[in-house]
Amino acid sequence: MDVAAPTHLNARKRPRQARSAVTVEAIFEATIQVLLAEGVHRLTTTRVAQRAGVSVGTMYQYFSHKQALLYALNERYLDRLADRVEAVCLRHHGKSTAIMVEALITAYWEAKIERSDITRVLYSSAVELDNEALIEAFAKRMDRATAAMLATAPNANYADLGLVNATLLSVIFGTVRNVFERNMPFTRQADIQSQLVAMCLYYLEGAGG
Amino acid sequence: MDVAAPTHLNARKRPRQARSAVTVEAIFEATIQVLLAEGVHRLTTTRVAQRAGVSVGTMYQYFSHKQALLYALNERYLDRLADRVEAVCLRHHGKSTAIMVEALITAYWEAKIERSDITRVLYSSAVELDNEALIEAFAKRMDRATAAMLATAPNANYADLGLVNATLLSVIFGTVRNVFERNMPFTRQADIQSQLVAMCLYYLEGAGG
DNA sequence: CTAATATATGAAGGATCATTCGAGTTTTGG
DNA sequence: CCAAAACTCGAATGATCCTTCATATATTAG
Repeated sequence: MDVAAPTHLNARKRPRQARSAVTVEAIFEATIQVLLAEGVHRLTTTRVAQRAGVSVGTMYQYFSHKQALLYALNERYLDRLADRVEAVCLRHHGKSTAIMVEALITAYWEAKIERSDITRVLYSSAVELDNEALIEAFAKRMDRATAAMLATAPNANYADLGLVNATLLSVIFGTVRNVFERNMPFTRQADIQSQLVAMCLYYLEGAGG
Repeated sequence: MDVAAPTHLNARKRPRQARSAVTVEAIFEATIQVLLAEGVHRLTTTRVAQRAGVSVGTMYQYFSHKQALLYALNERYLDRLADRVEAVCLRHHGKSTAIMVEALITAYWEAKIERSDITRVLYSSAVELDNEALIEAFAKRMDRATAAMLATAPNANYADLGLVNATLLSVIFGTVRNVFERNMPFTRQADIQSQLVAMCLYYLEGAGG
């Protein structure tokens, strides 16, 4: 995410030796663990440090405060997610729009479902955060990746590709999140997923694909 | 929302005299105001009471703790929202599916946009909450209302109306939320809204409407 | 008018937490 | 091997906040 974080969320220092890189990674992992085990409202710097096997002071060497930690964690997560989706998009350049859309939905859906507990918990950790910049950067990356992909489809001829693309992304991302928020049985989730694919296909067809 | 709240979120007592009803309303309003002005992490029982013009003690007469207040606030909000959407659905029984879907999307979208600041802030206040029951109850009400409406459409003939209905709701609710979360310019929001309508129409057509 | 009931008050208790800092330990570069 | 730099430690500080309860006022029913 090549975006300037709000300065107050900057990391304090970067780890230079191997051991400190390990420390930072341990802190990230511990944060997720605490979030999973206790929830946002029990996410304490002390608890995180303890679970990571380091002292609070150490944590503050790398994160100027709690929010900076959560910010960095979300950044890391969104970066990885974006990497995955971008890779899938690249792999489908030149295919038909139908194949593209199916691949996109499947990739995103799976990335979220795979560790749905973490997904959920990160959503919640982000609430208290000034993370507009993160969301924006993520959205931009996705936008670029999928627009570039769609532009290579031989069967695509949209009046406003930008709009079609933005709509697809909002609908897909939004639907996935909604399905998440409720606790639907697996089979129902799968059904809705394939309905979503069908819906997007009808849309692309109708919109000039 | 005719659902049993988790007991620990029950209100302490119900207001019986007129003045206390006023008090409770003032507390709700104050909560929203504080949320808007200071954010979730500065939402304090004392601050709420002060803004409502009552003492903290009074607040605790009606809400056994802070979470119970937030729970009740969300419940109130979702109830009103559900009322509105239900009314719209009833008003469109017997129409064509195209008209139904357009009406549904418009109604929901507008209810959310109308006071988008409040919408956003309530989303955030709900994070710390055991509000699965609320979400579930809301979802069920919506499900019933829209399914009943669709069933009356003369041009509808779906193999699995339940699934079509659930898909529509997830897509619509999800998309609206996604559009919210990013801060898109108004015109772009409107564009996506109409694209969403188009998309749902294509879907209904394709799925047997 | 009076007793019973409902409502309101807000200082004080008790608990939790984020963050700092001075001192100790380990690693690195030369 | 040594000094500087990187890293780690964790008790102590100071602030914030939720919740209670003993007391006081207002309303209602009879």
